[in-house]
Amino acid sequence: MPDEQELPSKSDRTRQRILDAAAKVFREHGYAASRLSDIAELAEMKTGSLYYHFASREELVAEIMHLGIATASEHVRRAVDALPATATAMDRLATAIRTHTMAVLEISDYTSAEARIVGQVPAGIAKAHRTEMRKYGEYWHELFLAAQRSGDIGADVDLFAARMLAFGAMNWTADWFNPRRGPSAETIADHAVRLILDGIRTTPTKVRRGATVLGV
Amino acid sequence: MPDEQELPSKSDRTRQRILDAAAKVFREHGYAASRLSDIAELAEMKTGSLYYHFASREELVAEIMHLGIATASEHVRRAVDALPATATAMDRLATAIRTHTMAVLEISDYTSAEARIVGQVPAGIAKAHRTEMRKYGEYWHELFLAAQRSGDIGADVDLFAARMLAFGAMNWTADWFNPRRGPSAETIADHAVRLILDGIRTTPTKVRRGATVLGV
DNA sequence: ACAATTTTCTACTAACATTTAGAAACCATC
DNA sequence: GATGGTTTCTAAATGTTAGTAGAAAATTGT
Repeated sequence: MPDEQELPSKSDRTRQRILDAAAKVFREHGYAASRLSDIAELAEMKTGSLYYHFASREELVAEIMHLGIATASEHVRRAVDALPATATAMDRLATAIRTHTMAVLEISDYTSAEARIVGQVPAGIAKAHRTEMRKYGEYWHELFLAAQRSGDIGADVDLFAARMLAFGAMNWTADWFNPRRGPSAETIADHAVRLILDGIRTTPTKVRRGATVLGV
Repeated sequence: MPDEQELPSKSDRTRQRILDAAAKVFREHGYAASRLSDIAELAEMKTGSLYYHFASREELVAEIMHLGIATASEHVRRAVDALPATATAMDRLATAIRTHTMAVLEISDYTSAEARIVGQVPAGIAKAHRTEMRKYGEYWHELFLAAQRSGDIGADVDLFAARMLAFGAMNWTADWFNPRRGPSAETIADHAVRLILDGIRTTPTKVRRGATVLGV
């Protein structure tokens, strides 16, 4: 049994380089416009060489999608778990929104790529990916549900609709965010939290938005 | 010079059939997975016949995108204009959100298709489409700006970020809405209005527990 | 019946993904 | 530091898919 601690082999490092390149290419060009030759070029190798590390384009795409959700999930869970025990359900939700949005915007090319291409991949990949998405969705559902149980979210809110709309706002940023023009990632993440939790309306009776949450 | 009033020619009707078919196919399968043969089959003709009506695949796609925005724009403007003169800026914005969301969900296959594929089309089409998007975006900006000027939207809200997040929530529905499962189009549109304007939080007149949230 | 319009059919092409044979790089061992 | 086996990469060939062109056939309207 191989030692888990040993240094990454050359193959491991090359594989990683390919994955990094693929995430960047998919993030920038979307699914349809990304060719294996683009990925190979960015990874500084010839197209055919990719096949030593991945059996097919689909396998590579599937791995990118997996890493995209896994990375987002890890970051979000870690940020939420880092909150003090006194944090409310809404604090936890706010942190999740902020962290997921930041993951899409600039923490991870994998998450950006996943958000960008998830609606475009062929049926086979999409199906395999759905299980993992459901799991991540369930985690979010728990966050929403806790907030509804504590009375912070109205009982009349359809949590599925609200969650999917929220994902839309967050994930669509991968399509329009420009790091060199327009609002910063932080500004967008702040606005995502505010929009989803409190909307854009100013209501005098309303408590001010919580844009920044302790921890992370 | 042809009379504008005359009945649509056979060519016009076939062209329309192709466009309808293309919108349905793009809406359902996204950009990458849609082939001309799928469109031709749904339009009950052979693939090659499409070329009598459209010079290329790109031209067909561009026309779908154009119709998608044009349709949404018409519906939204008409609905907003139909409001009584007493309607507030927020009433107008709420109507726009509701109508645009309904357009994506079930009013128009063109708008659904456009929302689904806009981030995936090749650069050439995207560029030509951008002018039209900007125009529609400016209309929305006016709605947001009026609401901010009237004090209904806080002065600290970045209107660009808010608008793009709102579009994300609305347009992403094209990716997950299922007319046979989950919330109805009306429910989703209602939630979109609520989410964007007021958020999901119940108006918290009560004091929040703990000081975990910092105002900004 | 005739001319114009519309559709079909077949072949061609371009763009990529994929395969394969072998070269090059790598690495442990003598 | 040569050597031989293994891993990794390349170049070129092959396969596949879908878009496109154009002549021929079918249809339509007068």
